[in-house]
Amino acid sequence: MNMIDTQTGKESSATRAAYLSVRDMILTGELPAGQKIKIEQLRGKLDMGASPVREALSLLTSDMLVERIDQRGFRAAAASPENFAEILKLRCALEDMALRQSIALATPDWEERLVLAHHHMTRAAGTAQFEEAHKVFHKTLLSNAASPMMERYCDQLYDLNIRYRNLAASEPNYQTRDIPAEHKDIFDAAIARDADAASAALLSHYRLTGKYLALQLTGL
Amino acid sequence: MNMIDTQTGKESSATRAAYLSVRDMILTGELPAGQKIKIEQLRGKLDMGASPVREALSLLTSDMLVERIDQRGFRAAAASPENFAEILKLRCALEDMALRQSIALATPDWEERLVLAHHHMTRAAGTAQFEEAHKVFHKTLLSNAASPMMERYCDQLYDLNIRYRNLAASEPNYQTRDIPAEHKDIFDAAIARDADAASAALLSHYRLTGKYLALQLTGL
DNA sequence: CCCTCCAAAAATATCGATATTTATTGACAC
DNA sequence: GTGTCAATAAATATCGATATTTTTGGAGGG
Repeated sequence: MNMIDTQTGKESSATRAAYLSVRDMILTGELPAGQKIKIEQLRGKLDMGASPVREALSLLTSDMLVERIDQRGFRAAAASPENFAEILKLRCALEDMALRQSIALATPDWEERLVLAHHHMTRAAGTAQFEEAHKVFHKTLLSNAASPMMERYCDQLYDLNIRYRNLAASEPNYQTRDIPAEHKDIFDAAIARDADAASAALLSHYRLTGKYLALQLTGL
Repeated sequence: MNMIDTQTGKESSATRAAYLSVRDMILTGELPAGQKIKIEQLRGKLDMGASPVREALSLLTSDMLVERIDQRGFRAAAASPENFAEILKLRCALEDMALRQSIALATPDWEERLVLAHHHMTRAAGTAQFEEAHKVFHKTLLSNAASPMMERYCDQLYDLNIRYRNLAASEPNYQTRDIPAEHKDIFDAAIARDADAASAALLSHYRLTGKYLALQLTGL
């Protein structure tokens, strides 16, 4: 007599649904940076009560995607070139640490997960699943650091970076770059357990993308 | 016809009150690490409805003081020696960066704020206000880094560290250490704009405390 | 004696209705 | 014009009541 979730494997909670929806709206720019988020409006769009919407927004605060001002509601986090630069800097510092730790603690299991993640990403090139596979690859690189908080920070920063990629709007005319080759370099060095090379390749990968994005963000 | 806040300058929102209360309960250990947090129970103790309590708990998720499990409520974040070690490591890495940036961007204004913060802390020695002044001193050190996200992370980590200090229970018999001298070293180096010396003094300060706390945490 | 399964109890999640607060607008002085 | 202020409108915050889920505590089999 309950809601048999219409063929979706599992429905879980309204709060979770709201969390994922709003998160997506902010990451894609459907909710523009800095814009006020009206509960009533979202409540309508998501077809649920105000409570789960509020709770989802409160949770999104953790991810620095939503700002909450007491008694004055929520707004999508502001975006600026400075903010983007800060994200890039923090990412580089934290992922450098995390990757080095991952490699230092390398195990066959991690190695195998990394091989698979890289393979899936390669296979997904050009398809809709690429974005997700790409994310998994980068997460897997850091997943052996035995440092949950650092991984959480890195996750957050990854998503914030994605947001800026979407905000940059214009098609990613990644000029002369060979992204798969960049990934391969990172991957090979990690598998070879060469921390210096892996870190250098990873940071270079981020900084190239960052430099490119920064150019398109000046008018933000 | 509204609640005239009983002589407290400003009451603000129930959610904020709940946030501060629960935060304090977790930092002090009144809500033990890992323990389930029952809404109904808190609702009673804080004398408010369930909504602000839920919202406060959702917000505390950002600070890594509360864990939320979908459909299964909230619990106080777990604590462990490993987690403490991770906090220490992250603090050192991030504060090192932040302090260096603060010094690199040094201005007379920052210098003055730092002088005052140090003075207040010194004056508050032994009093109830010391904790707060100490926190302000450390925050001020990093406050000139022009890096809001990094400052936010450092704040979080500071609080998490305080929590472990409280969890370690036994009186801080800081053996042979001269804490005021340690602070003076950090302060002097920062004012002298000697980033290497300041960072070294700061990290040494943290690591000494960390080493001491780690000893008391083994049974956690 | 140990599982499995099913009610009862407890807790969480969510809704809809209010109370409070903030934002807006336009009249009225200056 | 320009600024202030009150009345109105809009939005947020909060409550109390339900609906859903998860947990608990046995009651029967195996």
